[in-house]
Amino acid sequence: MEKNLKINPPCDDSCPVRASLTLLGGKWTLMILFQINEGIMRYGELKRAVTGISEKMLIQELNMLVENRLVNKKVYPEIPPKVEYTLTDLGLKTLPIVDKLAEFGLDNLVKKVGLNAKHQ
Amino acid sequence: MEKNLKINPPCDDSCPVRASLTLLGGKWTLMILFQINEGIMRYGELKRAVTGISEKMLIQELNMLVENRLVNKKVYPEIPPKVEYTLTDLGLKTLPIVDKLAEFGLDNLVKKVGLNAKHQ
DNA sequence: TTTGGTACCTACTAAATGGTTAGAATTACT
DNA sequence: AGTAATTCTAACCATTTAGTAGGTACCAAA
Repeated sequence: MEKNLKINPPCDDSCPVRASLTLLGGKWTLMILFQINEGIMRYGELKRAVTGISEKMLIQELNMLVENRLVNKKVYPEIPPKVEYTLTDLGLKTLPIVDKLAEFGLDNLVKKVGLNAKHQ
Repeated sequence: MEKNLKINPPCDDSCPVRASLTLLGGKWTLMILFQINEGIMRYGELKRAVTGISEKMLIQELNMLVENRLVNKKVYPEIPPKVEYTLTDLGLKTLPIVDKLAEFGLDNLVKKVGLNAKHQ
């Protein structure tokens, strides 16, 4: 006798949530994608934007994201070096996830100032 | 001269994405919420549903989720013990995130069988 | 010649996370 | 009496993940 309104199949290797989390579940991954967003970001800009990340983690994540075709990397053969990162089509498809994450945080976690928002 | 189409403020402590990730970013957290979903799940059911999780991680996460008011815990004073977990109102608000995660995984990561899905 | 700026890499260390094993509690069933 | 069932705890260990510190490369400007 099931009382479940919505029963999901077990979360094994073929579980789409697990698959996404394997790719995107790192501490910094979604925050980096969020910062690049629909724009063009240089390495140095990202370092400043993602407060608190170490250089090692940033390039490590960036390399991983490029490898997994979520991020495009454009290198200008200049001195000093200039590298631009943008989201690929696949990377852009992660933005709805990030948006929901931002929405949830905004509505429930981050203290809002003023803006008498009557719990809507 | 900015070429960014969409510029986000830096991701510091007040970044809603970061706040959400701090709460939900664990290896198992979102998968557990996904499995409970809109239903009622017992501890043992969850253990079977979230394939590969250890008992320790499961109760540890469950305790953390109860503490953070994402999950309700109903204990029946029976022997053998019976405990039911459901999402709170706040917990239910995480489902859109999980849905997007599932959607992304389904569309891009998990191999689909049959269903000649012409890249739509 | 030294310093600065940009984008990395590598080796080492530290911290966070996760896994294993054992056990407690209590009742029913054998 | 012994075993099973269910939920949960605690101690200990292994692995994974992240942070630190240092270095490379190249050219420009001081």
